[in-house]
Amino acid sequence: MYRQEKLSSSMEDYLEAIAILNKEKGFARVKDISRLMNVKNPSVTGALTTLERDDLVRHERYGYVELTTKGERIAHDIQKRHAILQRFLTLILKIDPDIAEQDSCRLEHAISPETFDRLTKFIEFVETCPEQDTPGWLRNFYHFMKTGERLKCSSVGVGDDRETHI
Amino acid sequence: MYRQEKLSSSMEDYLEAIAILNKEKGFARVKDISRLMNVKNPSVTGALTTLERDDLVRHERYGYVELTTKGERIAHDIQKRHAILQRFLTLILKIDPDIAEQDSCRLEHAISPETFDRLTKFIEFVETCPEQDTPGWLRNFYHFMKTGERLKCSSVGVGDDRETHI
DNA sequence: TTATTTTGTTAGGCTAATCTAAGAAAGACA
DNA sequence: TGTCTTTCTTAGATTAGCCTAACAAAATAA
Repeated sequence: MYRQEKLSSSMEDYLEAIAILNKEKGFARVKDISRLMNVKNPSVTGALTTLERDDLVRHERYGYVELTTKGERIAHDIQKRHAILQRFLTLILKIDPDIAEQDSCRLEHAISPETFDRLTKFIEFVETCPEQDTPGWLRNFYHFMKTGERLKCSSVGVGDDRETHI
Repeated sequence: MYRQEKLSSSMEDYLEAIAILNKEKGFARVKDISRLMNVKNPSVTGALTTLERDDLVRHERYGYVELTTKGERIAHDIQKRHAILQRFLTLILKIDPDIAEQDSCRLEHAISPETFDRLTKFIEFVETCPEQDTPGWLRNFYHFMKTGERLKCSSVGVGDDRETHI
């Protein structure tokens, strides 16, 4: 099995854009890609040549752009990384959504599978918390951010006398 | 006040390397920088030209490399970003230190001041928790990661009846 | 169905960051 | 002090990713 040389951030962005357009509009044209990515048409044409060489997209001159299976798989991975980061930043750290979006766009190219995995678990942990919406400790964190004041942490935990299953 | 064009990741890495060497060995030579960064000497010489042009380093031919005040300030910021990420990844997400180190090296160029700030607060929140070492909820998270099993979350939080100050 | 507009491609240039090869300066030492 | 070694610089090439200008193809509209 040949292993794909790690893609550049730039090529990852192209794949992501193509995936988004195909999903949202049903097709991806050079013009749409360039608009979405804030580059000029010739940059897109150039990138497509590279991506086609690497068997990540299919594209005939003047036609629509499609992802190959391989390209689709990679685009999907990137989108997952993006989504996890966005959720972590907005839901947990309460970063402004626009800033979080910008950060996610950059960070998505830089996190390892391990970090992705842990972040995923962390979010799952927070979201499946059997409380209303936000776990108490997280509410405490927000309170701490706002006021600098420390409230009591959870003292219910693994290895604790009062450990309780749900 | 003129505003520094955003530095490239690469230039940030050079500044960081120079700061580390000056701190750890007392001086930074081209050879040391190239070894630390896994590049060849001419790449360093080239980078120094750029950094000097931007008034970030001082360097006379064949001499040691020093950071200007401006360069020092930036290097310090980068190191803080790096350190925060490293702590978050290892202390909270329990990522393997080597992998966390690699991630930090890439992520440090990509996080916004806002995210840096929140991450800092988050770590402070965890570390100043008035429990032994690890807050209960975090122990629960580790348990959840290992076993997939949900233990009771903290139910002590802001807006909760049982809200308690320390 | 021809003319006009829009879209896409090609050609060619620029910048940043790397490299190798070759030579120059500095440092070590016999 | 002269020679050898190490370190640094210069010169020149390469690659990736972007751009503009000019042209070609496709789509639209008269």
